[in-house]
Order: sequence, then C-alpha cells, then structure tokens
Amino acid sequence: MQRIIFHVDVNNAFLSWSAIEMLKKGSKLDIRTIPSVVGGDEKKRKGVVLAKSFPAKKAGIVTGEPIYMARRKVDKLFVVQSNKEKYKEYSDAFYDILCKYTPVIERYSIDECFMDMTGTKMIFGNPVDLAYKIKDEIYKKLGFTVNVGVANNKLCAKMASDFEKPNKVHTLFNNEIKTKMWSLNVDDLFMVGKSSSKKLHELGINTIKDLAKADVAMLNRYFKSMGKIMYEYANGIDLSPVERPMPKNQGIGNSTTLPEDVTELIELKKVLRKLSSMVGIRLRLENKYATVVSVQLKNNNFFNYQHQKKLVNPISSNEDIYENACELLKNMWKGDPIRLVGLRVSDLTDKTYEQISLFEEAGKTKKRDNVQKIVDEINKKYGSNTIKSAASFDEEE
DNA sequence: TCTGGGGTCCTAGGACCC
DNA sequence: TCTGGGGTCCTAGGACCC
Repeated sequence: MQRIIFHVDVNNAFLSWSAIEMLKKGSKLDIRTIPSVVGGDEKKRKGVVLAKSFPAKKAGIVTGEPIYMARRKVDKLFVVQSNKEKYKEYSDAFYDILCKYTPVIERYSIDECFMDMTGTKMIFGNPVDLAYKIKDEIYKKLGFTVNVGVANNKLCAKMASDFEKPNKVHTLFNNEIKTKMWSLNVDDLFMVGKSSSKKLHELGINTIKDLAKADVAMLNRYFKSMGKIMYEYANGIDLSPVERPMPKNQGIGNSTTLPEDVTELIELKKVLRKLSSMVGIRLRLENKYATVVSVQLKNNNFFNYQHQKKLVNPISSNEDIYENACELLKNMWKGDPIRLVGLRVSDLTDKTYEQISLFEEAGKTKKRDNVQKIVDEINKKYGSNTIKSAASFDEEE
C-alpha cells in the first residue's frame, strides 16, 4: 500500500511568531505585511537575518545575511530581536495540534513536522481535505499560516510543502513527480547544497530531471555516498520512516560569538567554563553521559576549526566537561584572535560505567558526578546559580 | 553596528593490531 | 631486512539541514 505522508511547515516561523507576539501586546502593526526581519543583536556581533517577511524576501533579503546588508536593500527595514523561549512555546502548541491526528509524527525541526497519515482515510476522510483542515485549524487557533505537503514519502512531502507559499496545501504523489518536480532547478532538491550544486552544474546537470536521468555510477564517482542519495531523491525515492519520538540527541552543544575577538587564554577558558555549565545542565537533564568532547573555534578571519577527544570514562559533571575542553583548547589554539567558541559533547550513553580503574581518573569522575548531583538539586530548589564552583567565581571578577 | 547557533552524517588518513 | 593486507578505532574536516 502507498504511504500517505504530510509535511507541515510554518511559514516564516520566527517572523510570524514575533508578529503575533507584537499583536498580542497591542501593536497595531503586523510586521508580516511590511519588509521586516528577525535577527540577532548587532551590538554583540550576532546581527544576521534569522527570518524574513514576504515583503523583505521580495526585496532580495535572504536568511543568514548580515542585517547591515539587508538594510541596504530596503529603505526602512523593521528588525525584531529573536525570542527563543517564545518560539519554543509556539512550536509546542503547533506540535500539539498535529498530534491529535496521528501518533506517528516526527518533529523535524522547531517549525516542521512529518506525519504518517497512512490508513487514516477511514477516520479523517480524504487526505488532501484533511491537510486543508489542519492548516486552517492552526491558523484559527494559533494565528499563523503553514504549508502542508502531501505525498507518498517524506522527501516528496517536504518538496511539496516548499512549492508556493504561504498558506497552501500541495501534493506531490508518485505519479506527479515528473510533472511537478522535474522541471525545478537541482538546487531546489533537498540535500543539494552549495557545494553539490556547483559540481552538478559543472557536469551539465541543471534540473532535477537531469539528475534523475544521470548515470548513477558517474554520480557515485563524483559524490560518493551522496551520489546515490541525490539520484534517488531526484527520482522521488525515499523509504525512510516517520520516526517518533524524534531520534534522540546524538550530541549536545552550545557555542557563542564573543562581543570582541579574544586573544587571552584565560578569557577563552572563562567562555569554556560557561559553555561547560550550559552543556552539562542539558546533558544531565537528559540523564546522559558523554564519551566525546569537542571544542570549536572560529577566528577573526572566519576560519573554523574543531578538535575532539574520546574519553575512556563517560562524564556528565560541569567540571569534567570543562577540564577536557580546556585540554583540547590548549592543544588546538594557535593564538589567533578568536571570534566564536563552541563546546559539544557526543557519543551519549545512558549510564556511566567505569573502566575498572588503574587510573584514579575514574574515581575522580565519580566523585564529581556526585558533587554535581547535589549542586544541581540545590540550584533547582533555590534557583540556578545558588551554588557555583569556586573557580567560576574567580573568573567572574 | 561586518557575517548566529543548533544539529546530523560521511570520509580520509593515521595509529594500531593481528 | 626492503615492505602484505585486513580490520578497527579515532580525529579533523566537510557537507548538509533548519
């Protein structure tokens, strides 16, 4: 039996959600109707476009570009600061509505879900009618528009929801692939990014149809495993299941662009201290332990580099994360002015096991885990930051 | 007031083992 | 004494997504 898959995508999510917040607070202006963007704080060097309104898009503004460049494209660009907590609330409300219609749902990102609606015709009737109903229900209850793609697999559903926006339902069933998808530019195909796009065009592959008709062996030579995937996608082939729950965290990381370039080791370590605590809290919230720690640096030339290390004993305390991060930093940092510092833990496991230890390290880790547990509990009870490590105090000035 | 932050997966090459 | 080959694990870097 053919599967029926929906892909539901919030139109200009961050911008729509900010617009609704403003309206709720009494604003007369709906920023969705004027050239506007959601962006980071320019003073903190985080000024990039995170989301844009349709009028802003029409003016040529693209996601990811610096706000100062976006301003050049529009006379009076309205800029709102992003509000992650609020966005999470809208995302949850959106997800809750979708959950009423199927248990087989995958939260693909903060503003997108896949739903497996196979076999629900008896309950909800025609899938396309249902897609309209869901779209309208979200608008009515939450005030923002979505696009819904209806297809026989996830890839086609996702491609379909990306067709014309906003507030639309599109189908891309298997028998519509040639007519609706093949004429598109290869760049529009999911998983064809900048680098593949360049190579494909050099090979004379310009449309999705060209790719679908290309020689697989040749694609494999040029693109390795990506070759096969792109070829299948171009032909509308995708057998991957809608997964619930969302595949669990493979890793947890935080990074931050610094207000100014940093050239002192002690300053970089302060940043790592903060990041260790942020990552550690998230890690312990999931009851996980990590066996890989990696540190990322971006220098003033926007050159990115990253080092990682595998640990014998899984860790979860802030102190253990910090210590390993510092070691990585020491080995990798060349003394160049640093713009961004990132810290991430991965290869997560459920519980700690200890290498029957010839080393005292394992014991130290265990002790730190126990101390951390107590600190977490106190902070939970009396507010975060009630207890901090002595070291983090020193570094705060 | 000049370019964010959160992820996943793949691959090449080195180390090491037999 | 003159150079194997299979396999695994680890790291760094790249590509892609939102």
